[in-house]
Amino acid sequence: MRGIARLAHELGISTGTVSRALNGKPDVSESTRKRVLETARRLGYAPNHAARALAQGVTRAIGFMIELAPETASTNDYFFMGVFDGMQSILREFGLDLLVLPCASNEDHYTYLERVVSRSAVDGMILASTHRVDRRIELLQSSGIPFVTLGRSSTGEGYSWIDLDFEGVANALVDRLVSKGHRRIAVTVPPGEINHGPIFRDAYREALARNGIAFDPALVFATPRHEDGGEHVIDEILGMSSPPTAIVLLFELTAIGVYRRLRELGIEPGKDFAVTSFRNEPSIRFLSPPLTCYDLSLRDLGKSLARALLAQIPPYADAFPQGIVQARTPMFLKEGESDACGPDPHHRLRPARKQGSADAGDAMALKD
Amino acid sequence: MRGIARLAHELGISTGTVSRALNGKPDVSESTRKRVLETARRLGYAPNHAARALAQGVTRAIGFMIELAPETASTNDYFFMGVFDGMQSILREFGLDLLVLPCASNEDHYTYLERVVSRSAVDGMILASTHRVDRRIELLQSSGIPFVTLGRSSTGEGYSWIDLDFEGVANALVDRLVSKGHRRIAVTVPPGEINHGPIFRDAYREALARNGIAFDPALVFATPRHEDGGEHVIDEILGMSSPPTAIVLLFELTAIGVYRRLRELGIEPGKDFAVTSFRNEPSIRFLSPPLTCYDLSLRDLGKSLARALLAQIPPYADAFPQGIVQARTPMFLKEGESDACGPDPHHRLRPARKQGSADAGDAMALKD
DNA sequence: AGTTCTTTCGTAAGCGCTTACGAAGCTATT
DNA sequence: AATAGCTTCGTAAGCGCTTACGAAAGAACT
Repeated sequence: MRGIARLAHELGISTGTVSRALNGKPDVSESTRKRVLETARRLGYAPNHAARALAQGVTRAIGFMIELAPETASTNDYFFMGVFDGMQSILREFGLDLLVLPCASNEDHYTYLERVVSRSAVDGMILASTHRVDRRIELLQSSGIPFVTLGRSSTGEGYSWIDLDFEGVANALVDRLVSKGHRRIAVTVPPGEINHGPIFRDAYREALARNGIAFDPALVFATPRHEDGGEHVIDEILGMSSPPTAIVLLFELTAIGVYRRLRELGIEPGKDFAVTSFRNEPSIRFLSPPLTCYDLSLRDLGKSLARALLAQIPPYADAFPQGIVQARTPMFLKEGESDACGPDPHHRLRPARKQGSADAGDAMALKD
Repeated sequence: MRGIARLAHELGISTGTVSRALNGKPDVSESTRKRVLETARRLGYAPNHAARALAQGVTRAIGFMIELAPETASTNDYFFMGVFDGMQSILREFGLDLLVLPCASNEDHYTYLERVVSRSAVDGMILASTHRVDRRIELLQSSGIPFVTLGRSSTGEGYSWIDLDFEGVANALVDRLVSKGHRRIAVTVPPGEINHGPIFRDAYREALARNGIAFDPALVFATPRHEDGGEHVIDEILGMSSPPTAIVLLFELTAIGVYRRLRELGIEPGKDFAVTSFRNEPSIRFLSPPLTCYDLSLRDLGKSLARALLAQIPPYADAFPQGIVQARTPMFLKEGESDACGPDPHHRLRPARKQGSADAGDAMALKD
């Protein structure tokens, strides 16, 4: 005899009563409840997870779906671990476990999620790496499983999401650069299906408009999420007929390539060319001059995600404000010296040996 | 009607047969198996996780217990994500889920593990951040749950572990420095209960012995896992009467502080003082001169861990070589220029303003 | 004293799946 | 033709827990 039956036998009462006592149900006398709890502790009883799940139709597990690069672990991983930590700190209070579901490709995401959902393996889902068009959202909505996304999709509505404050940061950085006199400000966004890029670019565009600056598509660079991306951006900029005097990077690691390439060309970041970036990340905290960028508490982000999710799951919802959450995490300025300079270009923006072929911006202008 | 019963009803057969057909049991005719599988697909059937777990006494989940710093997510996190990715790639092949169980403190680890074990929430455990004395190992051994540890404890025997190759790297780095003429080689190890430090220090000691160099306890520095730790080490070294000419760092981030402090004092790493480090990590790949260190595939490490664990779990063990695994992951040299110099000290190792008080080494020598 | 309400607990039917056992039907053996 | 063996499948008893329902017993009312 084991489990709850053992306790019941030991105490000479029924298993039903033991279960009610253990779960804090009302129709148990205080005296027997005390006895039950005491012997439960004495016998080292712990409820069987699967049996509870089966009986209650509840799994006590939350799924966290993230995108992990297939072969090379990307530096992005750091981001998830921070978020992760925050989520756990909330979930553990409620005895919930975290099932991490990493996926490589997009399609993989969908089929994997389908399986997880259909076998009712989780009580709720947290989706990261939200794509611009993300079918997972429809899937979850139609399946009725509570979920939150880290990042917004452009499709689907009425679900809870929490995102980084791309708008706020784009505004602040553009304003900052404009206040220093910059008018031609480049922006980099990563390629791919994740929705960060378009959101950031649009916010950048609006920030320019607010400052009365015309949007120039030639100043938007799609840059791979890698430090080498920064070098290519600089190369492209150097070939332009009317180059920018400042740049806003969405992916902070590109700053490394930007610095490196600028210096190879004798251009000093923060003196001859203003560099700013969206987010801070440990890998770049040793850059010199320090990069002006925004940072956030990954842990708080994780907590917010967990709370927004629990608010949708009946047994836990009481502890949280109701309704769907659509919020941006607060981000705070890490002021560096990488954008100390104004637009005054004494630096040779066009190097002796011309890089690349035709100016991409001019080419596009001709097309339009 | 739902689940397997629905399928059975649809096909006019019993639930037992459906179950056997689905699970590839032998006593089902090929024709009915085909029909079952077909309608299962058509109806989008997926087995209920909890019910299977209850009926089979198996959870299809593996626990991964890691140490997450409480408030500040440490850069160490990157390490886990890589390992993590590798583990998942194996576990998914077998339909196993990964339950990540992060803990802050040591005690926390133990009680948390106790709970997880007693409620039979996992089929196996992978323990990271193994401590020098780790009660979790006894707990798992006595509970009979299969497990592997990432890192060795000094207590307990007969369990599977996989560790980084501290011995190999310590040997190689010491040999390398000795071959360049260095005789006084310092080593840094992080403080705390994780067993890396002692293992690395002992390996370093043996490597010295093999090279006929006497071990000097004054050359062992307990350095916090943070880049500032590197600065303190240099400060201490500079106050020594007979300072080292080279250093082997266990925690690579300390290299940043080491470089910084050395340069503040006009000492150039790789020219005046040889710096090497145990492991490579993304945060330091931009150091200049590049750091001589060793690297490994985190993903392969994760895979090895998963395989070593599955080898112990009956339903999966067939696919793997039997027995307990006690292995070190292969590590390969990333040759930099941070240790290009020999011991020839034209550099002023003792700066004008003397740092700290008495030489710690001398103090210890007096004590003994 | 009879009725109603409350509190406390036992009973038992599930939750969806697995699996030992045995029955039925068939073929192969003597 | 009787026996043994094999294949295929249905039956039903769990796995450990929850929970609707009702029974028992005492308290509180008329």
